[in-house]
Amino acid sequence: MSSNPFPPGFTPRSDFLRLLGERGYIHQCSDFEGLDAAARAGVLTAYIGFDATAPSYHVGNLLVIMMLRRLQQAGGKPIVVMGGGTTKVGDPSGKDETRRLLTEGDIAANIASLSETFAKLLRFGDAPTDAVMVDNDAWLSSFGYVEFLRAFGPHFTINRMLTFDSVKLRLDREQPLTFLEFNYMLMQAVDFLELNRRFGCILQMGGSDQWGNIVNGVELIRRVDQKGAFALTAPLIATSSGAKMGKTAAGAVWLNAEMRTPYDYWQFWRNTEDADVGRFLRLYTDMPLDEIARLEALAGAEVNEAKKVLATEATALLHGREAAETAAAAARAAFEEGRLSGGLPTLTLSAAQLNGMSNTALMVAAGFANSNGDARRQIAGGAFRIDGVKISDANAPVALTGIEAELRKGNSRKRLVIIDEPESKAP
RNA sequence: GGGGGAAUGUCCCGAGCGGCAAAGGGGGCGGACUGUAAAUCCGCUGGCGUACGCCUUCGUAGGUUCGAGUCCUACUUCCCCCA
Repeated sequence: MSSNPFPPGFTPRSDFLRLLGERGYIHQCSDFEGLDAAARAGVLTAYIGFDATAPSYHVGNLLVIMMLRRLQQAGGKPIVVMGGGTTKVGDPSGKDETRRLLTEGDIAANIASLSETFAKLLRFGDAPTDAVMVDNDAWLSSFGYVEFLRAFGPHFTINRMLTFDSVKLRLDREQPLTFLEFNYMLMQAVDFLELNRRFGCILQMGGSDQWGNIVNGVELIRRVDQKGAFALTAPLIATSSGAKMGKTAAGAVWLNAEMRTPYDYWQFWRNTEDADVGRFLRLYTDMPLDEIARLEALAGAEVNEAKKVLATEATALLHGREAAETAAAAARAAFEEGRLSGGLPTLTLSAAQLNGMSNTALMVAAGFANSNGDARRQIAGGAFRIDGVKISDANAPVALTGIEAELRKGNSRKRLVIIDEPESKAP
């Protein structure tokens, strides 16, 4: 169903390019013919570099992780490069402002946390097509300054570097670009060269904003080692309404279970716009294409079935089948059968905590509001319900009849609140 | 080196005669309508307080003033013109 991403007259013969093409991951490639041939010649080794600027990735980062997964599915070897070294510098691509510099301790902690996500989506090990993870700090930090300049500096002209979008954007927007950041693209190019030497890695993938950085690496490998390498980028994914994936003002859709529960992750996918269901099924699940075509053809309210499949499959990839089924069951109970279910994210309060608690405070405690003021405004707007009853008085104490109740904000955000009653156990 | 301009609500863009919690848009959240969708219309969109209230915000640091985003000085970054 997706439009042909390949140039006229080119039909991929490798499993790898065919898989990426038919599932919608391809935006730009430095040499389709060459890459296709290389992918057919043996185990294709490719890498993607990841920053370690936060303790979790969000849905916006998921796309390129999925590219590595597809590579593995097609018999290739994925390399995950954790940017322990490059994160010390900061990628200026797509950023208006210089990033705050992270400490080495922050970076190490982030890497530890981020690794867990990769372990869920890729198979690591020592076999030929097992994924490996490396930290570019291992080589980047060992260079002396003059040594680095003499080795790589001659291969980059300022004239050319100034033409790259990552630099141009900053300059056009009249924002400062420090010399530190200016060096980022050299470091990324050196990464590619290093991986080529160490692992025979001939392909770097990434988001479309990484094109310039990736091509620099290809060039460097050609100039220094006279070898061929390839660049392949994925399109920028937005919803049909034009919003960027995975980031809202309220907060990113995190991939770590501690930062966003499997239930809420499932809900994120369940609320996909109609027009995006097929595309997202191809990109973010392992469903066979013919099955996706069937789901995609559903019309009207029936697309809800497709959205549930999308939600469950996408959640299963990240959090496991069991967690996905639990989330699906909780949603079914809460939305379709109108009953409470332990599968909902749960807030447990003691009777003492509840005593005198205002509706405002309860909203904040449930994570429905960022501040008391926010909670009051939400309640004034009619956003808060307890067991389906709309709450109108923000300052009134919480009125609960039983020991558990359903909290709801808006149409679709639900929580379960359970009251522990230690007081009543000692009459 | 000289001259002229610019930085605004920690999501973005953007108005702002010395009284401003600061116009307007986008985005987000909520309400109505629906199918937990989209589109449309409406409301909200600094923190604390039940409240007439208090506190914190306009590149940074000082100053003038009863009072400064708005005036002055220095600094930082950017743009334009001259050299």
